[in-house]
Amino acid sequence: MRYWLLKTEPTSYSIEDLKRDTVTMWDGVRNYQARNFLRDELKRGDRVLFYHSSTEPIGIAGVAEVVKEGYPDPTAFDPKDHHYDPDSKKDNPRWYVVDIKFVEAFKVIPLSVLKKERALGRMPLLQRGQRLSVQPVAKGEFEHVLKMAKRL
DNA sequence: GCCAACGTTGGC
DNA sequence: GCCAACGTTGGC
Repeated sequence: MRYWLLKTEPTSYSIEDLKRDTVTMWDGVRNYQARNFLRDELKRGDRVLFYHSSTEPIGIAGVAEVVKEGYPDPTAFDPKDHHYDPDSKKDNPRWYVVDIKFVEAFKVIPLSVLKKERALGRMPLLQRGQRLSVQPVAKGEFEHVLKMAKRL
């Protein structure tokens, strides 16, 4: 089993939305590196840290689980969709999604607190200039974050 | 709202 | 293939 971090702006889709929906299709990713992770690397049963960006408080808001592995992003085929991409063809899709399931929500662990944790110093999330919306997380980092969630 | 960092596009 | 211009992300 592997571990990941997914970023979202909660005004667009939050951990509370996921709790309500139970399962959601993680669509709209339009970055090739993130796409490669979604298409090739996220596997059923993998655990996901759910990160809220551009909000208050910024930070990790909960955990989800991959329940369906990469498949073509249908929003790329829909001319009316904000994420429409005319260059993504049904016989040669450019963009991919996975389905994730709600596991738990906790009091947001603020980015400022995450930054102070030496054990998390190598997380991509905390590296300068890191913008990738789908990131790998090491097992030890994932477990450390869960411990922090229990302490808060 | 600013702006640093990064990704993408397109002219050459 | 280079790289300037442009667009986006996302913390502050």
